[in-house]
Amino acid sequence: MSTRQTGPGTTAQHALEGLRRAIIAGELRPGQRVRQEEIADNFGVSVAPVREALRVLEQEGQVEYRPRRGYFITELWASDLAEIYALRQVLEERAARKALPTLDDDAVERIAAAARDCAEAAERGDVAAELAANRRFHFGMLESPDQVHTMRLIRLLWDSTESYRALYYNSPEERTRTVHSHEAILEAVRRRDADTLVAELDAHRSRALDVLTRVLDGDAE
Amino acid sequence: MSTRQTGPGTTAQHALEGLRRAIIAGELRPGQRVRQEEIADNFGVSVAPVREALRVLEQEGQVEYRPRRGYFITELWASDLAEIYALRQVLEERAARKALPTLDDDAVERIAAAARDCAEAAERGDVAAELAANRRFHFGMLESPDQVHTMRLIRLLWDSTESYRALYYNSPEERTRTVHSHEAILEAVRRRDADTLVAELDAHRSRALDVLTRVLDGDAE
DNA sequence: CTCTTTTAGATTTTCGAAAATCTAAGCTAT
DNA sequence: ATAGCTTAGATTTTCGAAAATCTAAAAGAG
Repeated sequence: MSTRQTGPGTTAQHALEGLRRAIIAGELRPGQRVRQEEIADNFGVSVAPVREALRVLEQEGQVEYRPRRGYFITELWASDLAEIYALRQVLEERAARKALPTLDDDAVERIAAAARDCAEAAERGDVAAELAANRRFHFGMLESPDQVHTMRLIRLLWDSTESYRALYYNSPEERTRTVHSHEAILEAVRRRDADTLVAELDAHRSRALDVLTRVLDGDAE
Repeated sequence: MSTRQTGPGTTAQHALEGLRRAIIAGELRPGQRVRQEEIADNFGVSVAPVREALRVLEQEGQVEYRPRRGYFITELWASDLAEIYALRQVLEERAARKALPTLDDDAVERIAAAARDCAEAAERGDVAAELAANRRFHFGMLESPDQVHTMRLIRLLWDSTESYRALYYNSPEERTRTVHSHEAILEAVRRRDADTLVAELDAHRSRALDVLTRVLDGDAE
């Protein structure tokens, strides 16, 4: 599908990015089997780098591996989502309180820019771009140099629900609600008001969990 | 080194186990480069499964990867250890409080057995066995079926400091201290006394962090 | 003498094919 | 019919070697 050429980055990294895209785009759906040779052919590479990329996704919880049987896109239940979001609440509160005082004007501006990108992408209906901008928005206010391990865990939690988040982003009603929520969060960041920030983040997350859970239950076979 | 044969489990899994052992045993030390072909030759396999195993360790934070440059055993600083242990405190308290009421007599007996194994291994000076038993001890009281994602994160945090924990376990003074600490923890589990349990776990962890930090600072170049 | 360029050796990375294993359909015996 | 066995095709897994890249020492220019 993509033009094969030795650029910066290894073939395995390209395969990883491609797999992520396919998962977000819904080309690879939860529960589905991942045929290695098919993936390799699509990218015009051999199976070795594809397998390495799958190992990474396995560790992130995005695919499940059964030896000699293959890789499958992870299927999450409502209970999994609840647990993951509860963990995010704990870890993100810690990260936000720690990072908030260290944010300079430049950092705040980057967060604001991400919020704008997110709203624009939502307007265009570009789910992939919206997901990327949304991540920049949230991580922009959590990241701090002395919290690398905390961020590693938070990133893991985000990754493991990425395929489901794409569902959430397709509802037009939620789209405008998200924009408003982001504005409230950004305002709290600007004021360096940690308690309000945490409260707004909690509300934002709860809402997402609610919608996701409903989508999931309606989807159950 | 090991006899090569197609048993249960894939070659990549064997390579992963072997790498873990080598890291715990100190054959691969923090900062050191990991030469893929050398590892492959030692296990009598080709590089492909070794690379897959390294990808797993990379995601666990045990090795660092620089494209086209190779894999290196992760080096941690005192600040990393402090952050990781702080995260463990938060996550393990949650897990312990949730799991404690669900432990049946059978589970408690397994935990007690792990404590005995741990003490015996310490007596013999078998660090690898002590590490394994210690893990069974701690995870035995945290594991519960509705906390799989929490456990995934906790396991990750444990993995990323495994190579340093081996250092801690070599001090004979700490060995007896650990045994006593385990007894206090086990007693709290038996009484289903959550507050005491959490307090004892915190103390246990603090002590480990203290010793590790001292070892690390003394070791600094 | 210092800095850049060249080059040889070491190492990683990827490939294409062979080997091992699994899946499921067809067959046989009860 | 049903349960167990057999076999063909599909898929994963591993290998050995070729290709690409990096490292560091040697050579050459200023």
